[in-house]
Amino acid sequence: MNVRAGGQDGEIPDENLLDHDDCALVRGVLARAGDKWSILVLRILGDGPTRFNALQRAVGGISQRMLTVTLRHLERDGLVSREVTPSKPPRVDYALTSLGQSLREVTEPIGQWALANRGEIEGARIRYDAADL
Amino acid sequence: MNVRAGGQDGEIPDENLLDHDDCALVRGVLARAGDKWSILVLRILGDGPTRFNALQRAVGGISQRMLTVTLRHLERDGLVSREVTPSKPPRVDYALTSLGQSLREVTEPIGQWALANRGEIEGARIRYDAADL
DNA sequence: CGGGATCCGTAAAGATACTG
DNA sequence: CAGTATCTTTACGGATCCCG
Repeated sequence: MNVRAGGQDGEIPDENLLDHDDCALVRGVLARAGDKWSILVLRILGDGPTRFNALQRAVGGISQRMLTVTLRHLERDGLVSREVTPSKPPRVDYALTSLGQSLREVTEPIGQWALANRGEIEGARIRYDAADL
Repeated sequence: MNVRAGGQDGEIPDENLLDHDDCALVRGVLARAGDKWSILVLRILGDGPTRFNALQRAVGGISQRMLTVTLRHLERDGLVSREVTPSKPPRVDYALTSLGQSLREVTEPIGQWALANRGEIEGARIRYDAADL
């Protein structure tokens, strides 16, 4: 979020930070990536093009409608491509676009972070919840 | 059974990829970061400890309630600390914890990505929206 | 000053049933 | 097979009033 290159450590000088509008953009991306099914779908599509029903089976627990909605969102943002093969029965393959792949790469560190810090997060929650019963 | 179709991209070792269960965790983190105000608050707190009203002014457009709710969530997850100075009038400073700072560092690449690809995303949306009127 | 509590409107989630 | 349509439910977010 902060645009300076270089240093990794604690203090972050101001200026050079994203303005309010840019935050909305970032938030939009995070919100899309953070909705209930998107990352699951993105992950599975990372294995290669997949058909609708295969996707639904792979995700597990997603309703048809939510899969459709999720795919539409991802498609709209140019993260996923949709290829129709008119046959009988019809066949539709979804795949990651290069944009989608690049997003996956960038979100991956967050996965690492979440795994590395899950204990801390859960601990913090337990402490917090215990504090004000 | 994991991701990674080779592409034009950097390498992501298989062992670092998330399995199905971990996706829920990652999604939780992304959803928290992606809610309407969190990244704004995180950014401002990155500049240093800030009081409630200063935060509200800095964010701009957030209601008192949503700021409170957002701060409680961040605090619960251990991303933000809350320090009360009992005086008159009372003073409460919020600050990033080290966990919060580390999250900011990890989410920063997404900010970069969003900015770098905003044109592509917007273009994709326009194309998508134009396609099925 | 820094909230908590409550109410309300909207928008998104989700299941189910139906269709080309 | 791959959706769309319809409906119900839930969560988000804003406004307002109140309190220590």
